[in-house]
Amino acid sequence: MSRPSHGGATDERLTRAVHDVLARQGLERLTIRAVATAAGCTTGLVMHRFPNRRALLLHARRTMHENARARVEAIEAAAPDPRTALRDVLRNGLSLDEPTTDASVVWVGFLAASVTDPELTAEHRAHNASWRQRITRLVASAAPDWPAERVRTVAYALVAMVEGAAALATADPDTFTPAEQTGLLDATLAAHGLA
Amino acid sequence: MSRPSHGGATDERLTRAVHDVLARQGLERLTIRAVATAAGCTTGLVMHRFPNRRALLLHARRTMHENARARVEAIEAAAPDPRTALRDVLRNGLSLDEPTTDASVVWVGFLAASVTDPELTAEHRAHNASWRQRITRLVASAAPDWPAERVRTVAYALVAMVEGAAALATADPDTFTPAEQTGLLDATLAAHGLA
DNA sequence: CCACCTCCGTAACAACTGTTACGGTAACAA
DNA sequence: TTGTTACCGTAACAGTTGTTACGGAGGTGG
Repeated sequence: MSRPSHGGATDERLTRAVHDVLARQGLERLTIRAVATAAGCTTGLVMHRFPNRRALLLHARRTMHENARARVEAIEAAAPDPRTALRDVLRNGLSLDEPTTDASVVWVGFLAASVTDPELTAEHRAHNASWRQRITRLVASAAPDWPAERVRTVAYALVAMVEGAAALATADPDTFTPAEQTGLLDATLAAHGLA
Repeated sequence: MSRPSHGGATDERLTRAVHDVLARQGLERLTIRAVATAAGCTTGLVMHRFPNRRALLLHARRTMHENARARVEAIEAAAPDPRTALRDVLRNGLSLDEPTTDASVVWVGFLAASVTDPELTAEHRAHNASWRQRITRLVASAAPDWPAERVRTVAYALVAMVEGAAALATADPDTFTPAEQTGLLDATLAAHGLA
């Protein structure tokens, strides 16, 4: 039987293990044994914590979303003005260093896993909706006199651009270097009049 | 033993089978037996045609790239002017109908599979380089008086935006509808002065 | 000291994986 | 007919997968 309400520290270890395996070995090798090895335990602990593999992945994804949300909120709070907030928050979605690149690889892995798993798809949708809402709000703050429709369109275009750049950077980091990605973001912001 | 030089029709059937399984069942269920079933044959034929699973995936990806290239070239040739060519070619990269949505799901699947397979990564890079080169050339034609650096930056930003929108649409087609995606593309083109 | 209970490692299960070996079938040539 | 050869289905192989069942270690309360 599974006891999902117990040791939060162990759950965190397992979540990080899922993250590590997905980032470094990919979805095809994301097995329960690989996760257990990465967490420094056996499959017994994993299956005692979660009823099955899908539940493990779903929990891991949820936790990653919460962590990402907290990180982004801190970035937004630390920004001196709305435009800086928008740029810094969007920059956090790119693949600029090892943690953010890993996050992008994990993102692609979960997206690929969502094809078969409706719960993972629902989780993706919920997180992305919150993300789009945040960017929309930041764009509105950065351009207070825009009509709502323009705000939304520009926000979604920025979201798509960042997501695409981050994904492309995971497979071709020599082309989409951190400087290149940042340049693309700044060029897009400038083109929309948000520089 | 494998005879890769023989029946091209069979290879095409297998490539389409890989495409179908990847689009509808995802990377996790992309097994040789699933491919054989989708192709209407047995694993014997698959393994006779290709030395192993990786070679099958690599060949399938290569063939898909060639087909995509031919399709895009026809679109470009049919466009009346450079700006229309740019827009139509980019539109082909979005998830607007069933074939293009399937293509995006397959794209994400292969990207996730590239984490473990350097040959798939190299194939992705080569295809994406050619794709970026095409968009760069089209941007240069659409804005002949721009300096090369600006052409390149805008082209890469457009590539990233289209890739991101297509990927997001595969997981949330109700939010990123065809009209929404087209709107994002047009808004981005307009923002860059390419409308 | 002991019963109890939580936690988790061990070992096994059936199903599935990629891959190999073998056999049969159909076409074609002599 | 007979021999040859390309083609491909059948069946099996060893390894891996998710999952289950069991047992023991270690604390806790009486």
